[in-house]
Amino acid sequence: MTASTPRSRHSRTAATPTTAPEDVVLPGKATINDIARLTGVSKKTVSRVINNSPLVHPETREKVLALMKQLGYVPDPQARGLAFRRSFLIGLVYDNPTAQFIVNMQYGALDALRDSGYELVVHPCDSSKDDYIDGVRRFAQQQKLHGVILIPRVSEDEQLATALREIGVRYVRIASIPLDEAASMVVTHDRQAGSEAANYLESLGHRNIGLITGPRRYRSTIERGGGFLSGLDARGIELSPDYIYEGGYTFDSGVAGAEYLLAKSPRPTAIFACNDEMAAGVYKAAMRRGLSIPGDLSVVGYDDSPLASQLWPALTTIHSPIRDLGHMAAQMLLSDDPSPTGAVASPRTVTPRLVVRDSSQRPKG
Amino acid sequence: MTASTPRSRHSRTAATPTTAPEDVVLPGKATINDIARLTGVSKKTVSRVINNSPLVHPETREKVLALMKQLGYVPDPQARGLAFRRSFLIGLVYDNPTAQFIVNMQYGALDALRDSGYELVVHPCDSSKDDYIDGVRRFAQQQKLHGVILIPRVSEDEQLATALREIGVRYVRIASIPLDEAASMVVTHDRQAGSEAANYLESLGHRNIGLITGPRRYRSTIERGGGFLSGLDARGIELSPDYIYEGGYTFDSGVAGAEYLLAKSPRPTAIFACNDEMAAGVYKAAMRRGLSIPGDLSVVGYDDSPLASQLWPALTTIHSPIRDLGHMAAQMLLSDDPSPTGAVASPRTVTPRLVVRDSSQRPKG
DNA sequence: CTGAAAGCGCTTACAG
DNA sequence: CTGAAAGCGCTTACAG
Repeated sequence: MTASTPRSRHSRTAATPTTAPEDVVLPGKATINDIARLTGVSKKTVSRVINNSPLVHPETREKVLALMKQLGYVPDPQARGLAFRRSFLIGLVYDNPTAQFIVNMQYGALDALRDSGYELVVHPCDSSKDDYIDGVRRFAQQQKLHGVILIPRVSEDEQLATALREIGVRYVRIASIPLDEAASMVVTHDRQAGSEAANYLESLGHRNIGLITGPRRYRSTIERGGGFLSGLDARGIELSPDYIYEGGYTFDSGVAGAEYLLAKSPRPTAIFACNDEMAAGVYKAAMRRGLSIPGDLSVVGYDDSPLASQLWPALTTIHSPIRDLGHMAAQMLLSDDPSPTGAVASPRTVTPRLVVRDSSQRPKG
Repeated sequence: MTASTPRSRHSRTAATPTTAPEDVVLPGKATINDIARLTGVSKKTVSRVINNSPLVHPETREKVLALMKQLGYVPDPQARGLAFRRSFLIGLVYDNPTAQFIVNMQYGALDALRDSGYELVVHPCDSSKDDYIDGVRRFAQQQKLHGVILIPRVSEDEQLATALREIGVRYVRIASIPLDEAASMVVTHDRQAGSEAANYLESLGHRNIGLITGPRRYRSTIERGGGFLSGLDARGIELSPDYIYEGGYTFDSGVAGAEYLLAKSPRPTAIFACNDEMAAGVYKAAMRRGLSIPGDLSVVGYDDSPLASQLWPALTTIHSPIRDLGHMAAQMLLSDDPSPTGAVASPRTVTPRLVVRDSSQRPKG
């Protein structure tokens, strides 16, 4: 039945009698040879059309394009890949962020790849094992990837970037500071966002504040936490190191961090957790102690994952446009212009914004 | 500096004089021709070794294998794919389950693909759009996928399965009942698990129970909910339709369902939610009403996602081994034996188990 | 057990 | 603007 649609389309008025008599058989099975033969040009010309070469007469192009459409022809990515010496696959390399983060990133990348002929291949890895770079290298090399998207924490690994550069694989790194040339970076201004959280809590009147950071080896920790601290500092609030807890971006570490902070005297009236998972842990610890949120304790998270609006009360947090980041990264990889034009001196950046919900208010006292 | 590592590796002790003089150049760039030439056999023989053909003299095989290892040769998947007329890619097709579910499924599938030379390509889709089957078909066809893994709800779509069968693409469907021949199915005994939840709550002494199901169009809804109801029934408890709420497997629908059920009189002393997200919604509704869990209300979920242990109190739930399911499905796709041997009459099955945590106890009265 | 020829569906030089 | 030849790195028949 799919045959009828194209058929009706080319029931044109006695024109182009040279085309397909009854060659219109199995859709999706046509090759470049069929297109060339039926259209009366050479393979090479068809190839030029496929690759958008300007060196094709408009009329020729139209004719070829028309037949391709009619036959539902799509060039075989494998054959093209073999000839091109690279594939039409984009790799997504990551090391154990939260499920929501991964999935959003994937959706974002796929948004950009839709109808491009490129597909997304996922490659989780364990950056704590020292042969993980080999693993990524083999992955990229064997699959002859068109490019890879690197997200924190692997995006922060200079050695990985170097290894990829050496084998000539394009990459885009998503990170909270510019670590590479502009053409290979998407930067999230985590520092500025952290500072915004600080301003917000200060403006509510909080003076006694606790901070739960991520692991020290994450760049985002330095940016989010550092931005928060310098934001407070700019408003004349100095946060004692006692009130800073190094978490692990996990729920459990959020619980532990809150247990620690809430046992302090004076007890903080607000806690900024550097991701939502840890903020959820803070909720648990607060509840266990019979503290109400936001009555006794204001909580601010980071990420704005679905979790944030599912907590009760709904979590005030920093919205990180993860999906957009994935979109941008994939798009950069697809753009035909890999040459680092001096024109694009500054890397693409995104600034997360504060979303105020119900977990924060003025302190009681 | 990475150059030094491989260099030291092949500074061999004057051995293997017949092999590569100084042909050992760029690792990963050797081709079947190099192997054939340096080893003194034909391409075809090397090809036989690659494909584990028994028609190779053991000594020849050893010789070839040794050189391949020495040169770090790996056959080009693209070239093999072109000749084989299929790729070494496995597709994962899904329609918007929770992030945790997707990610676990991906990890499971990747567990099975590790070092197999196959890669995982993700393909989310929207089964509510009527052209989604076309999308999946094009995806599978253009990429010449080796096979696809279908997870609920798309796994339950007979039309999708038919479309895939028509274009000759292998698939494995993960679903809660056997919908296809054994070789294409992984079955989760959701019914039995639902029934286990019922037995548990009954044994605690609950008589007044609420049920929040998934959307009717999901097969899992019928199995989980139906299993629960028949489990209660077997123990002499009849659940009035008033106490059944059709949710949407989302957090918000869990809230709505609980609002509905908790307004009933008599108020249920226990609620079974057909996934953890909805159970989390029940928590929110209960808290808003000032009801304590499990004091005033016992809650049982389904999935055992990380969320379950992050809620407070920790959620009693049914553990669904999602990662294992992904593993099994991918493994089935890789197994060389696509022929449905009558021997394997029954499909692979997995039975989720109850995990008792802190959200359930005997009713107060 | 082994190999020479042809082909998978495209593209790259090289000519015109 | 267009094309004939050779090649990308493998495999399938077909012989032996």
